[in-house]
Amino acid sequence: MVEEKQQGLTETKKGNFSEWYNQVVQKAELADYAPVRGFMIVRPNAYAIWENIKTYFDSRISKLGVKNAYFPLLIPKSFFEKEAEHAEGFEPELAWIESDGKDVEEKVAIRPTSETIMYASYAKWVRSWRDLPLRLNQWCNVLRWEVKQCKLFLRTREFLWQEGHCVYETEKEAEGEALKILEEYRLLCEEQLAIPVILGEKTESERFAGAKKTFTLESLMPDGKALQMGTTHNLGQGFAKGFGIEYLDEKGSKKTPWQNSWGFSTRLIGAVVMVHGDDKGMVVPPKLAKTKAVIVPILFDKTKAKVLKKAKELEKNLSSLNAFVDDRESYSAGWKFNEWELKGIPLRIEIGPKDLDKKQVVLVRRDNGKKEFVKESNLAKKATQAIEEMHNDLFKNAKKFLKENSAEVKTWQEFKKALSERKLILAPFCNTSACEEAIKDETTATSRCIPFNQKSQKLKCIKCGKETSIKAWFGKAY
RNA sequence: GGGACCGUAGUCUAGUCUGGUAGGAUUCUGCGUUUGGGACGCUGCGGCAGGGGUUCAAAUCCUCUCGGUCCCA
Repeated sequence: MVEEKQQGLTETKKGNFSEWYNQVVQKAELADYAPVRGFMIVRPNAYAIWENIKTYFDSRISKLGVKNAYFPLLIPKSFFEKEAEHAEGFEPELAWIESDGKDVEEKVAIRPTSETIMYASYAKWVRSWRDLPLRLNQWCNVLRWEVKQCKLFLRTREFLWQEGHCVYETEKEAEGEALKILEEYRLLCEEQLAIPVILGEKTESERFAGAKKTFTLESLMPDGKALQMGTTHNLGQGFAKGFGIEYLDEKGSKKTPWQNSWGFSTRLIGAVVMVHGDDKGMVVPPKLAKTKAVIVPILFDKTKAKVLKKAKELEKNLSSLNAFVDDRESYSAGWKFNEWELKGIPLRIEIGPKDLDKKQVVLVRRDNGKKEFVKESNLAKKATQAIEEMHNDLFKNAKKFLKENSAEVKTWQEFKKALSERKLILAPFCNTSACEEAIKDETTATSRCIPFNQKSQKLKCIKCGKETSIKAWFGKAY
């Protein structure tokens, strides 16, 4: 075994997880720190993943009839005052643009989210019941002036996201869509990112500022912390009232519409790194990989030409996987193996003179390292199959981890024990902010969500012991 | 929010205590030999985070700023 070189990781996932994460992100060239604290540079390897997420999700919402648009970066101060709770929630994190004092224009902030700037326009556009529903989405950056320690992808002051904002005549439609999008998010997480999620509703204290209800997807990271993967909100009528969005219904009477909004961010990439990465580096879930396979020719002087020719031929045949030949001659094959493992390309195809004679190649999966000799004529089929299996295995393993690291408890003792074991905990909960606060103060765990469709049941709150009929998920959160 | 620590070339690091020519490895340039799990020889490029102070002299001491890490809440 060759001694670990500096280019590779020097920390393990089971060792110092935080340090391991930082190394994977930087050494796999996913992201880098920016000159200004709290900002990140999204490098091509990560941006390719983001683009795939974007392409996938864009086509999904397009099918649902949501259109893309773009609203301005800057928001006037007065807009934040139109919805009281929203204003209060975002006020501490707003970044104001400094002026030299000469202009008399209203003070402006960089968007932390776009409800206010979008709804000012919505108020102008919505006149009749015929204008509804109004359903827009935008892909953009937002800025929240975090004071907590930043972490690449997981908590940065600026991040990329999508935000959907829709207006409906009825609450049923608005909330129905919020739940439908939540289901779309689940599909994205599970079928594209291969990360299992727990769905539910946020408690009052975890709710989005200004929302009537917030729905969420939570996943569990290998260090036992929960990560919110996306949220959708039933905004009620608060924003509509604040911004004066009104319409005339079929009977000619003035009505206030109902709204929802929903978003997920580049944080998902951080989740992918944490859940699937290993001691060799990044593992890109195959469905999100732009380049799904790398072909490494084993080059010797005498056979070089023949092997390269075959490698190029394979590259052509595997264009659907965006395969490419790493034909750099200044690196040994082993060096290349390590490099592509660090970067996380799902499949590696080795082809050398011996394989050439046997009309075969070596197919290696990034996630489990299994090598398979594959007949050349069978390669395209086998590679596609391997991609499929790799996705399934990644998801299966992540699901297994989630299952093994979540626990249902009945008593406060059990709760604290499970928490010390870094588990995600389902517990009876009275759903009062007093109890939630008490739990947080004592354990630092917060409520993650209240699962949907709970059977009616007689339970006792984990903290105060009062009767309740619901259970909620708790955990330490990112 | 509290505490601890760190910043020397793209990367890792010696030098800091005790001030006195910044040294090594790797990456990278170029040439040659190599290549089935991080090859080798020669060659060349590249550095004390920034400002202020102390001093004949600062990577080293003091100070501020910037950036980063970890632990606890």
